[in-house]
Amino acid sequence: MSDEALLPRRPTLVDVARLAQVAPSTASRALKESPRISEETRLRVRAAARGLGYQPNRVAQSLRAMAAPFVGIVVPDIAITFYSRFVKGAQEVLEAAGYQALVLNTEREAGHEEVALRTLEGHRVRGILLATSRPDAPEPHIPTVYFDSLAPGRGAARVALANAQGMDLLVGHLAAHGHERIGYIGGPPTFTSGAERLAGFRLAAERLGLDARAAYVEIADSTWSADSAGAAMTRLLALAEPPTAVVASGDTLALGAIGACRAAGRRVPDDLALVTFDDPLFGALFDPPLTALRRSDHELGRRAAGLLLASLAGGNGDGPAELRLPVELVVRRSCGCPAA
Amino acid sequence: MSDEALLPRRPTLVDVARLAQVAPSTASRALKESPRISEETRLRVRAAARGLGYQPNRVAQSLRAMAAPFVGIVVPDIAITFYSRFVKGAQEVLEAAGYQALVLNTEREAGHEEVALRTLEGHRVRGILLATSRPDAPEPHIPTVYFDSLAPGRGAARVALANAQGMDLLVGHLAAHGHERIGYIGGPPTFTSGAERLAGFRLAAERLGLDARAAYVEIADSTWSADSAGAAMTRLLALAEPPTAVVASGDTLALGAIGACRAAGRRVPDDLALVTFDDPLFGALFDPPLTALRRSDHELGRRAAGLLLASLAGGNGDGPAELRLPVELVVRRSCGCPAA
DNA sequence: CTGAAAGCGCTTACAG
DNA sequence: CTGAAAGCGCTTACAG
Repeated sequence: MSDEALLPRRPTLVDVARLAQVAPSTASRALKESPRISEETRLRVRAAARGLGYQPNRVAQSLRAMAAPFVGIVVPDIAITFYSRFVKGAQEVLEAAGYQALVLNTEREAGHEEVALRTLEGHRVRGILLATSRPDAPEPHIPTVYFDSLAPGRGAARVALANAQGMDLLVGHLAAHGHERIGYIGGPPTFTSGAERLAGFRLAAERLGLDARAAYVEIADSTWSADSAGAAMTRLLALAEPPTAVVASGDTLALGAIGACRAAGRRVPDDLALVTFDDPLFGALFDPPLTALRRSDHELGRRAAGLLLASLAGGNGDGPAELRLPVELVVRRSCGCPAA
Repeated sequence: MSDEALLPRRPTLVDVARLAQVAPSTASRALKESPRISEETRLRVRAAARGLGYQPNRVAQSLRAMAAPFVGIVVPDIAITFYSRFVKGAQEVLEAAGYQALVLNTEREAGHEEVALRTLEGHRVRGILLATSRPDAPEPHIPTVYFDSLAPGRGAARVALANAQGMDLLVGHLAAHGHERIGYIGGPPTFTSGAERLAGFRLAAERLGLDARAAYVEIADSTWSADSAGAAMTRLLALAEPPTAVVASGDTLALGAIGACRAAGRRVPDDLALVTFDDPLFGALFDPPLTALRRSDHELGRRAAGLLLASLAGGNGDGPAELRLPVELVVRRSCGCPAA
């Protein structure tokens, strides 16, 4: 009994070469589309490889190439719908280009992000797609496309949703319903989406000449939790002159806000209109069906990956690209519009 | 101008060794917890490494070790909540053990799965977590834990939700409401969850002495689409003696079924009671709030990863483990129970 | 068209 | 305690 029966070593290129009676270098060439190989040799080597069940060792290939066919994707939390959709979109274009995705979660903690980035650098990934929680940190040593949560001015490219445009759509629709006192419940302006949606809200309110009192702006906690949105909504409802409509800058916030309305005996949209930036899964089936923004997180992922690939290929020559994916309004019932 | 200024080569162990004036082998040892190193050398090497910003090249380490610190996770679709939660749970324990996860999507296509597995083998991952769409295919060459969609009798371990127990809970609750004609809308019995939930439904119906006519069992399409569930529900409603309650074996199915009820002018739960195996995100906020099963997909991921690690460590000595994660009933309104 | 040789960046027996 | 050497599995100039 040889050792090999016990430790089933995977066949290597040397094994293939030996079986095909050629040098390893020849075997290597025969397995690619190298032109400098006789048809006969190519066939012989391929047959040997097939017979042995040979699969090239990508670790060795990577070492040789001084870079691994990996792209890192760093997200706060893969279990959040937005990020899992983004990741899937990015994976599609990455895999089509021969890359595998290494997905790391940061929980939006700077320390975790730093470790994640170091890990990716250690693996010598080719590029990184990063939703950062450290907008002021220096860029990784590896080509990086920032998405969702950006580092201003940094990276090979930056992609995000059209936060300001979306807010304008939402506030505009509420204003068209005749609302003048519109409240806002949003995440903290620490990162891109929180900051841009708040700014977008303020800009839209100004453009439309709405009552812009500070009391109408409520900031939820850093996890955009439904609970903190509920508390925010409760505060708004307790105002002497409460808003007649509210825009929530995320789906969890909208749901928390609706919960608080119910608890307070206010009906949506009859007593208070509500619209939301993020459209939750099955938002059409909620009570009431939610008026929200439609966009493609998946497409955002594809775009980010595409920009990274372009950058790796030496493209993006004319400076970093900053891309905003447009969103569109989906009118359902929570804004006060009648059933379809 | 040296080339190095143009191509910022990452420092290697040789660079560190040179700076610290030791041999590479010594530098290597000094950077680990090797005992056979003088304190002074250790300090000098560490200082050099720090000064250079040295990060060990994991690709080289992997080649040397003949295995990469990766674990593959193969799922039908990372954008499906169940899988993204599972992945996150698995990642937590995998990363704590020093592994990175390589997540691949198969779209439930056998061809994609085969490619994914080959890719993983090429990367010489240490282990695989696999929700298979090829239950009859041979096992990968690498230690594999099957989850969710299992290959009977295969793998180092198998983990899934307690499908039969869950169905029994659901049907039992409906029966307790007095229903005797209970319909079933489920995914095809091609894979584990479809098969076990259907079997569990039948067993529960038998146990409870319910009307078990075949017409009450409807099978949706292979993607468990809401549309196919809607069509199934429409067929059930058109029966001469339709069921008075329905159990949906997935969240999308439940939502499609509810949509069909609405379209047909039947109210849930007044005209028809409905319960669902999967609890959708925000299931409590639907109209009506859904009676469903609670479980932890995240925990399932942790368990699967734990079993894989145990297997890699040579554990699982007493045969493959087969684990079923229990579920519990969450009573809300769609079953006919009054509001809390 | 084919082969011998070097080398990617590590680690680990083997000496000393 | 430290170093020289070999080798993990590939690929690619360099010869022929």
